[in-house]
Amino acid sequence: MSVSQKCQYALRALFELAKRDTVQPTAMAQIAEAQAIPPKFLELILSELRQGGFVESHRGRGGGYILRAKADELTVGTIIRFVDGPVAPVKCVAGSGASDTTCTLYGNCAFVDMWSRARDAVASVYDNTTFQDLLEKERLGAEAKANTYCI
Amino acid sequence: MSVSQKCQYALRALFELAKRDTVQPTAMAQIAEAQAIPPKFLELILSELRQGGFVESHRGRGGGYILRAKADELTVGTIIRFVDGPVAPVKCVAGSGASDTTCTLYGNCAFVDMWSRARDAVASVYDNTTFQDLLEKERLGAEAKANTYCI
DNA sequence: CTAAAATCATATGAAATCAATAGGGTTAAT
DNA sequence: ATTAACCCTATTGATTTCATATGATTTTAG
Repeated sequence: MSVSQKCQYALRALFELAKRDTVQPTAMAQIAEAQAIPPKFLELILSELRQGGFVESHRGRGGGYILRAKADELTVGTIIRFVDGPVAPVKCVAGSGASDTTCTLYGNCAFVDMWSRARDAVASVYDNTTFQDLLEKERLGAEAKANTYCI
Repeated sequence: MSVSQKCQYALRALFELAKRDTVQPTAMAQIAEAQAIPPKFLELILSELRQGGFVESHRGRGGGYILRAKADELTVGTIIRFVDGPVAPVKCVAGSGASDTTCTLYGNCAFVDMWSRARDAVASVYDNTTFQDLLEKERLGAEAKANTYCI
């Protein structure tokens, strides 16, 4: 259930694209610099995101990436699942149901309900956070920072 | 934030002890068999749990382990933190506050609030589940299973 | 007193996962 | 045709995780 570094990079890259033009492509190198992501690693990540249909790529000079979805329709949960796989604290609740078959010896497992609730709690946070929410969060943060001068 | 196999074993071992006598020690081998835990690995785990004060050990013939805390006062969250460390989806919210210093480049990080909420959501599940709760859960499950015959 | 049953302690190995890089290929604008 | 950009596959290196091995120590039974 930990979110891998790779996935965090993916989220930051998409966030960076969400901040930018949706017509003019943004070059990979710019994303890498803006979000402090190792460039070659980002290459791998953006390639996957393109295959997943989350970004659109343009090759050749002046090329780069454009966010494909609308920021207010794309959730963090969608990306985390795409990059890292199911959100779950333990394997046996990685499916959407209550448990899987690896645990049959303990058909009556005392823990599985708790794991399910943990999974649902965290999934709810991710699934209810859109990139639009993140953009607004950053804007508010920037304002708060600006106001610090007045206090 | 994934719960390691080791930690799951630790929880199961403590659960097994909670089910048993609090006066007569239970031998490691019995715990290992009852909960399908690799015996030598369990040895390591119980040693740590002893150092943490969660179990009491008795050496020599007739020895074994006894749960030290009361089942209704020991939470799953306590054990997960002891074995796996802080409950957090990403390192930067591993502390109890909002963020740590590894992320200073992004002092105004749009994600940190979400990570904090995810952490708190899952921690709340773990911190509000005691071993007594798990015992009751198992008892209910066993009853439900018994009733299946009647349907 | 001694033999067996149990925990204690340290070291080591094997496998999986993760993070990142290498190197060469392809596309397209100027 | 040159150059700036993305595309693709493989591989490395580090870390973590899971588990086992080996031998020592302690305690009780007889």
